[in-house]
Amino acid sequence: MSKQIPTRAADYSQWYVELVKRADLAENSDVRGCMVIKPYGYAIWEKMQQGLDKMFKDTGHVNAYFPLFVPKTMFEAEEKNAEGFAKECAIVTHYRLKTDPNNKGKLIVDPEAKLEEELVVRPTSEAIIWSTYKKWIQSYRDLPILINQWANVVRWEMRTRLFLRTAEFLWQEGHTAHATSAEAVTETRQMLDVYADFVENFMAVPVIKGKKSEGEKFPGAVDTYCIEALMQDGKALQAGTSHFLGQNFAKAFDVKYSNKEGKLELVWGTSWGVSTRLIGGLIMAHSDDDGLILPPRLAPIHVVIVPIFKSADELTRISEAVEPLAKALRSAGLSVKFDNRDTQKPGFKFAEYEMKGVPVRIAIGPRDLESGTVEVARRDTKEKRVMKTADVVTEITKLLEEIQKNIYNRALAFREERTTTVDSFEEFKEVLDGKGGFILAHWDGTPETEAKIKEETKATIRCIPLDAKLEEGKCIYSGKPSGQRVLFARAY
RNA sequence: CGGGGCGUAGCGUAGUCCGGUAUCGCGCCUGGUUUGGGACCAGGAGGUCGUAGGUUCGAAUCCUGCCGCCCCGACCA
Repeated sequence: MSKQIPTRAADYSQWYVELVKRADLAENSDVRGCMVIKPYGYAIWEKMQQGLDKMFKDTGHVNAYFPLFVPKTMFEAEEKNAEGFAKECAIVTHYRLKTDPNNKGKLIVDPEAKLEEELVVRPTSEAIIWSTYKKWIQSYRDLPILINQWANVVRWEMRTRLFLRTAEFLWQEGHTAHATSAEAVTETRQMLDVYADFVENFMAVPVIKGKKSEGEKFPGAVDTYCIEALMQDGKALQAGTSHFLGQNFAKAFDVKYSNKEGKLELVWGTSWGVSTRLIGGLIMAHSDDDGLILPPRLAPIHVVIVPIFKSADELTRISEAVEPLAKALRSAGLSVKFDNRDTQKPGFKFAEYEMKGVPVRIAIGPRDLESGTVEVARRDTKEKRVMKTADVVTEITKLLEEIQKNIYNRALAFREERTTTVDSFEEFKEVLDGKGGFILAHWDGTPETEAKIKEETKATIRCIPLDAKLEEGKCIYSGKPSGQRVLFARAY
């Protein structure tokens, strides 16, 4: 069976890294903190992009692209935002190299080519975008602006981990500008719903929607909303954020419009983003010790067909039978791979596609040719059954829907089981160190208490859930009164 | 930037204390037998032991400088 992969239970993070590498998704680059996303990993990202992009378009957004470089003075215009990201910014200071006069074949930075103003490599694009919006907005007729950008950003992280945290990562960032606060708030909440919809229905990962505490919110935002997912080791992963920026960036960049009465007013903004981190979440939410389990809606390959043959002649006969089958499956909108390599044995291929999380596998050999059947195996439960070739398209279409549902339900059941309501700090610590997971507890609402709890337990307030019932209680740490429970967890 | 550890073949490693020209596994190549759950047998290729210098008849091993990486902390989509 599994070949010396650390198991989930034994060493979760090692298991995770091993899966990413063995499933051929990505690897560490020679460039510090950066990652090479390999074709199979990138194919998953492309599926995510397609799904999200359609949802963005359906909610009225369009795509555009803004520069990678942000002049330093522009970057520092919104003070809180700048301060928040200052510690992790890469800076371009020169624009030229020259040959080293003292060291043949080597290059040095040309001191004469120092930039008058340094350029910040964007850690996020609010600054460059709002400085552009200023030029685009004069009248209420120019609003709203509903733009999304697919891009890379750089955050100079001290410690990195494939997909979850890398120095450079791919993401999408939406930046919208509105005439009224209410409209911007609606947009913020709408995009949170879009993210939740995507993560739950495409990724099959259940999420909790909520609002960040003051301490955890995006620098420069008035409110940060987020979706939080639970991974199989009981740690939380922030899967997406949507920020209500108020007029903070409009003030910083002096973005005003004249309303219908001809009066100048500041514009209201939002921004929202999800990144390749979602791929990490996808892996940690569903995979088992045999590899990835991909939800059909994001799987680059839906069905892999493995021929079982002893001779070249037999392979030819099987191929003849596979051809119409693959064609029929493709006409049904499925992505099909026929792995007719004669350099690997079937058992090897079975293991390989399990590692890669391909939802459905068809095996077809001489026995099947005789009886007009194929063997169909599903990745999520490992069940195999033999079915008539004629039924394959209908059956597999149904099966894929079933797998999509099943892995969602499994993840949901896991989360419910790992969500604990506690009323004392003792119990809180006990659950954290025991079964882990989400903890619902009362909090007095102060940043001081939040910080103390983080310091003592490494657990943070993941969010203040949006759908939480209001309920009187006492803060587990300070004993002060609280109006509702908030969601705690240790997080990635 | 604070604390700890490690650099030996594409990958993972033994050897380092106690100096004598590098071990094993995976992978790779060739031939054969295999092929319905990660094949087996036989043969083979591949290493300036991170780097620069020092000690020595002789250095992966001892000494010094430098470089790089990993782990723990602070930060974090």
